[in-house]
Amino acid sequence: MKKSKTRFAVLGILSYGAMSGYDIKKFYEQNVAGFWSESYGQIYPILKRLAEERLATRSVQKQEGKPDRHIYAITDKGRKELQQWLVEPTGRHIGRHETLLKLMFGQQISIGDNIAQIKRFRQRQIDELKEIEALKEHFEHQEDDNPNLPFWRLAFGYGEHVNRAYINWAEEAIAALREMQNKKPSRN
Amino acid sequence: MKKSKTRFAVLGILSYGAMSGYDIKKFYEQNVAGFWSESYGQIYPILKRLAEERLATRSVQKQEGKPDRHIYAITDKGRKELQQWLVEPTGRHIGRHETLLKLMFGQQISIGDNIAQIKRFRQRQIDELKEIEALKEHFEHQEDDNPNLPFWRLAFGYGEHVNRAYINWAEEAIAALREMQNKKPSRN
DNA sequence: TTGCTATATATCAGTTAGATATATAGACGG
DNA sequence: CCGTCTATATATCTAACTGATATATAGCAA
Repeated sequence: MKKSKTRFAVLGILSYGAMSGYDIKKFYEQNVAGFWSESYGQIYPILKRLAEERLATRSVQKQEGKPDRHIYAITDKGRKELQQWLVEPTGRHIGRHETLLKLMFGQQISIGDNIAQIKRFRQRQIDELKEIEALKEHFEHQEDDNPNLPFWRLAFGYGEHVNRAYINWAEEAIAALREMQNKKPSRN
Repeated sequence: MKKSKTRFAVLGILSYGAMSGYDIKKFYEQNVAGFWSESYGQIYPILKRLAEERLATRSVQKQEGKPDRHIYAITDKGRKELQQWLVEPTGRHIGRHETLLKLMFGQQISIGDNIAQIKRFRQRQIDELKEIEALKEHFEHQEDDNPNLPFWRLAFGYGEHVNRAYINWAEEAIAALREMQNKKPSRN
């Protein structure tokens, strides 16, 4: 049987405070882009199940003009289950990196097309690094008393290290492809 | 409608030469661990469909003692579809990095437990970096006339850059957590 | 007034992961 | 000599997950 990670991703965010499924999605999109994502298709059914299993409680906030907000709060039982998962050793999971996969088959297309792919990748990572720096600034000032901040700082550091590595590799790869272009001017 | 990437991951490997579903799985496990993975549950049904759509041809190799090998070879039509996909711009896909996710909720457990998680992560990446170096050696000597080697070199370079960044970040994070331990000796 | 963005919940179809079933052979240890 | 583990090889199933769409209202801009 496969174990749902969304379950703990949701429980974890609820450990920061009570919120809705919409808030949880937004949190992953705006603050954790880079190493985690969640979809509504997972979040809503799991929130329902967490309430059934008494790992979270649900309350409804009525709103005018907008749909009601279903606010979920973590329970002691929920927090215990989260903590158990947090100390569990993590098996390595292989992500799927499409740009790299395409590069593996780069022989099938022109060197110029390969360079174009890596340039797009490089630009995405440059943008992401900028976003991380902006987010870091924001959190250091707006959330400087949040007990979770030291851990968020570690996550920002991760984003910086990894994105810099991505960018450096991309430069190197583009340079190597340009060399190939000079040596074999058959296909540009 | 969602588009299957396994389709192209399989077609791409077939561009290296005719092979079986078992071979394809082995290739991803042994040579591309780190940025791509495929499961039998995807590979076998897709090979069947590729043959139906004339993107690959199938032939059966009888073996004694072992099950028959179903060998698939890419067709011109298949190669064209692969090439079309290879030049397509790649949208960014967010992987799921469990160690990082856990760290986001590190406040819920002891600093010692957080350090233990990152140490496990660091060791995995040290091991992976070693494997990449060994693989690189192997390919430079055994496959030095393979036209795909220049692209594989770029992929090895990626593995080196990224794993070094992982390891450097892990050292930094462990140091930061140790600092936290010294400042707040309440929970070790 | 058409289109886009934001708020908010919900669900569906297609894709993917991970495990298991089936069958044979060789290696290794007790 | 027997059980277990690994390797070869295809095939399938469930549970998990993604990405898109449906529904409904409001505000803002072109």
